[in-house]
Amino acid sequence: MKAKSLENNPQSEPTKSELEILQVLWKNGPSTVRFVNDYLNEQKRAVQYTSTLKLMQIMTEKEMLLRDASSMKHIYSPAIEENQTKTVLLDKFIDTMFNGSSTNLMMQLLGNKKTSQEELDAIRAMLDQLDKK
Amino acid sequence: MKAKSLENNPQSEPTKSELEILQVLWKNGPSTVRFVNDYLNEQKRAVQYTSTLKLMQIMTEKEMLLRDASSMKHIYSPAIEENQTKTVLLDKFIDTMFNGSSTNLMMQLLGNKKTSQEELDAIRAMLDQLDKK
DNA sequence: TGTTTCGTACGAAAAATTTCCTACCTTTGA
DNA sequence: TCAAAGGTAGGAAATTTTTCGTACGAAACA
Repeated sequence: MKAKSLENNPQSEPTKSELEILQVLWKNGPSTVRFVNDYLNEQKRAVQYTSTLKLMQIMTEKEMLLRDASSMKHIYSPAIEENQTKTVLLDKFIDTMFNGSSTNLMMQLLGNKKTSQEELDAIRAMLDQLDKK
Repeated sequence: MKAKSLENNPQSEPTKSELEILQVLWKNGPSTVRFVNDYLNEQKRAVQYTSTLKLMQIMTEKEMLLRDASSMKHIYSPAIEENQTKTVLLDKFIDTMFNGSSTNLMMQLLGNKKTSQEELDAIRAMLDQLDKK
């Protein structure tokens, strides 16, 4: 079986580090490497500028990011949609960890966590809304 | 900064492959390498016997598995508890993907998935039970 | 008993991911 | 104008994770 080509595999999953970068971009919108790197160092962990740069370049190759290189400071933006990406990753997570059942996951969550009344109400409201359909 | 020692780091997280093996053991109870390997090949993907063996040996070193070597066919069992492990991984997942809010995750799940009426009812029942407390 | 089968141990290779070094270009400002 | 600061490119190194080759011992059995 052929390995996935680096160049054109729109659906390859982001790695841990790649996901960190995507989060920053999703949260803050199109940004420079400098911004992303500073953000990571403040919010997450120490990482060299060139490491972040390199990774973002790789992600661009993979078409996971888009780059506007018209000015010297390139502006990067996510090429994949936040919600869709999260859905895919969540599905995979549920598959491996909860036997494919999102209900199992919810049960686990509700059982283990100290969920506030407001949150419970919000969930109930969501359920009601689904019922109506 | 010193790298985590391989020998005594009870809380290091299982990698993808390690998780696969843990799943098999959680599901089927203490097993031989042969059993785990066959199971993976049937249910998951092609993998060499010695690869599975090696990984399980490494996991034993990390104290992620226990090994009964009294007979020739060693019997491996999980050294970490299924629920706790899943909780830890789930928490981390929620942290990175849903801003630490399990409610966000549930909303996403309820919104995106075609959840059956039975499942919705089960969740509601769970909510009711939590309310009582 | 000898040979085939099945097991573990161990090291190393391979692959995937992450980090960093160096070169070199552009902009800024003294 | 030229030095300093800040940017990108690219290769290579380092690390982590995964896979496999080889050696060798125990068990099964013809």
